[in-house]
Amino acid sequence: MTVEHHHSSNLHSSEPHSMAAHSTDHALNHVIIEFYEKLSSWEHAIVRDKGFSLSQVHTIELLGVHGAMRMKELADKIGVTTGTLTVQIDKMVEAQWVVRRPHETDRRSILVELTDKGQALFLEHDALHLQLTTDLTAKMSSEERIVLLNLLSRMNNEF
Amino acid sequence: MTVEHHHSSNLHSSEPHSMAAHSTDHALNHVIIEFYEKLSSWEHAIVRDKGFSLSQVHTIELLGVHGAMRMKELADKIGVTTGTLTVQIDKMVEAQWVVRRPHETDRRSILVELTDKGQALFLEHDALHLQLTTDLTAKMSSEERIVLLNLLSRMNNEF
DNA sequence: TTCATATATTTTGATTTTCAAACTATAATT
DNA sequence: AATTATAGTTTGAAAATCAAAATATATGAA
Repeated sequence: MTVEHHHSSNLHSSEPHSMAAHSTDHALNHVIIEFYEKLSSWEHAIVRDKGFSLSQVHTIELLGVHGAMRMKELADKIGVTTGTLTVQIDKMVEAQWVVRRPHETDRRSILVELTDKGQALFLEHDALHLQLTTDLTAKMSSEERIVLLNLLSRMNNEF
Repeated sequence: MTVEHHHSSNLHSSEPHSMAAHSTDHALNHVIIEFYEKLSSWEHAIVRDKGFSLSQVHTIELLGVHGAMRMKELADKIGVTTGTLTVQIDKMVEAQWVVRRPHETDRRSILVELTDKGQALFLEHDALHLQLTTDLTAKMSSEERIVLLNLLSRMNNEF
């Protein structure tokens, strides 16, 4: 797995300067890194308090947001091998947070999805995230929040 | 370590609705989660390619951005115990990416800082981040990038 | 001062997570 | 039909992690 292909590049380039860093990008870059670090640390603390692993919560989050997913797809998104994921999902099945069910058309594949219990766990975790989001944006105006939503969405689409 | 105190709350509340979720916050929340997931996955892939652990790169990033730090401080930011950090830093000292030096005023404390080699590693990693940032914001105008920088900075300050 | 308590770090031993590689089964291609 | 690719599991070993105990220094109270 090589790094270069993990996000869309701009080689089509209808815009002349798409390969160069813009002047604010260095600052933006460090703000993004800092934001990521802080979120990461926040998530870590929550996870430890609840007795899960980071990877497990990540899985719950992904399944909660995106719905049922194949093992391979999930492994890629989390950033672990399928072997690692197999044992992790085994434990999560045991805990009754997820179930495995066969893929409808591809008999090699297996779909993982949240149980009701897993869904409840997701909602509980999601509420914590929402509280954080609310706190972080408390001083912003509605307009600013909408702009932020728009800009972050567009970044997500470029990944 | 409890979760509730990891970000500043708005209990002082000069604004009447600071505890309630605003209407866009649910959408914003999920966009933030998605952004975090994607960054996380990107970082994971890079890390694995280079043969480091996620935690090690996180350490390099923190030291690179914030400068020398005490063990305890670093452990809190990364989200591991000091015991875990001790063995991690041992390895990083061995690899000559960081050094330990005594804290000037508190003789219990030890400062960890990047060596030249560690600094070079940070810069290399930072360049990858910058490329990502540049790609993600390639379709934005300069004004939009500035707005994004402003909004993200303000969120960082509220953590 | 002196004693008690709190904080910073390291060490230890056990547990958990993780990977790479081998293996099984199904799909896609030639 | 044969070959190659993909999805998932199993296995055995290596690495990361934690909690708790141990050491050293700092802080606060009597």
